[in-house]
Amino acid sequence: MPHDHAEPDLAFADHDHSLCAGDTMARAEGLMAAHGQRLTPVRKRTLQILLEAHRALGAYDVLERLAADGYGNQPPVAYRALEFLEEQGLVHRIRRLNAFCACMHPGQAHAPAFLICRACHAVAEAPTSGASAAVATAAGDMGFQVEFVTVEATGLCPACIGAAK
Amino acid sequence: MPHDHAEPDLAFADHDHSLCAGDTMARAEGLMAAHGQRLTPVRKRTLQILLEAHRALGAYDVLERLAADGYGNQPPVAYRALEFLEEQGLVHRIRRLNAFCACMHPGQAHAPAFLICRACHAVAEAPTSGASAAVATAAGDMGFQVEFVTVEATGLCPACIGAAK
DNA sequence: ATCTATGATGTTATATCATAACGTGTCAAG
DNA sequence: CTTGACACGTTATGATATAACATCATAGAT
Repeated sequence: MPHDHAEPDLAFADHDHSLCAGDTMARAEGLMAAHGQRLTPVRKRTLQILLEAHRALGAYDVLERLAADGYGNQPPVAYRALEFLEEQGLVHRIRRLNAFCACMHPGQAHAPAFLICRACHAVAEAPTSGASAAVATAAGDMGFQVEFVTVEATGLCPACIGAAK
Repeated sequence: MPHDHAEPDLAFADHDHSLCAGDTMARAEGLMAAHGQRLTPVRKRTLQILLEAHRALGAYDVLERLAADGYGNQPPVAYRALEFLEEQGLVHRIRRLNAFCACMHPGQAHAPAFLICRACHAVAEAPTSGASAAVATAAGDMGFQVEFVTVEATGLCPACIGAAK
């Protein structure tokens, strides 16, 4: 299971966002078809919302947008869609923020570190370059069997470093 | 009730728990004196509660015990004590569990990885051995300035691996 | 084509986690 | 012995998340 990404992460670089979102959505649809999973309207719209926002959104933020589009306006609607997408690897949950963001590398096995800007809440995925494996090894020495590792770093993104000057 | 588990061992190893808790408390008091910080009765009792529990407790679990000891029984009482202790490096917040646990190595600079048993919610600290630095480096290449890194791993602790067999 | 089992969606209600705001108490420096 | 800073207690509310159940849609079996 390679940890390396096929493409550089563009979250902190200028890019045509509608293209990157569209591309990710296309890959997501392909993946769901390949896995026999149903990317229903609510689920698809939920993913779109996260892709358009291009940052982490709380479940209630997502819900608000879903409701505005005519979907249900009760929390379980958003939570269920988000949980499904997370299970499918299309969305990541950022526990530090109690929020969710679209995965930029769906279908690729990866144990990303999340870089969270404390100023603007932008989130990017960075390769953990073996850090997860190192933790698993250290844990193994203590008799602990690691299943998932989450790495969340807070700090300042390039844009906010510039803005602070 | 999310925290009604049997008493798991925080360090995953047999040890005289009253000794390790007492030792940690003694060091905590020394640190607070050295830093000119006040380890008031509520704060001290909060730390004791976490040391005695020897696992991660939710803020409301702590609050319940504080109230039983005659302290206030409203959430801010627990949250304030926990936040103070976290700032002082005596307590860690486990975001994945919305819970807190006593730091077993107060005063030592460390960016620990938390090993969280998904079966019994025991929590241990493991050294990240450079993993945090690796993330900071990878982030730096993307122009992101890392301030804090949290590493939380879920899996099975030795006791629960044994119990599953 | 229609039945049927499964799973998705919508809804009500409630549980759980966290903080804002303000008054009172405590204590040490001036 | 005042006073200013901080800790504590309380009320109230905000924010996040899930349980439980009814309804609806879809795909596969007949």
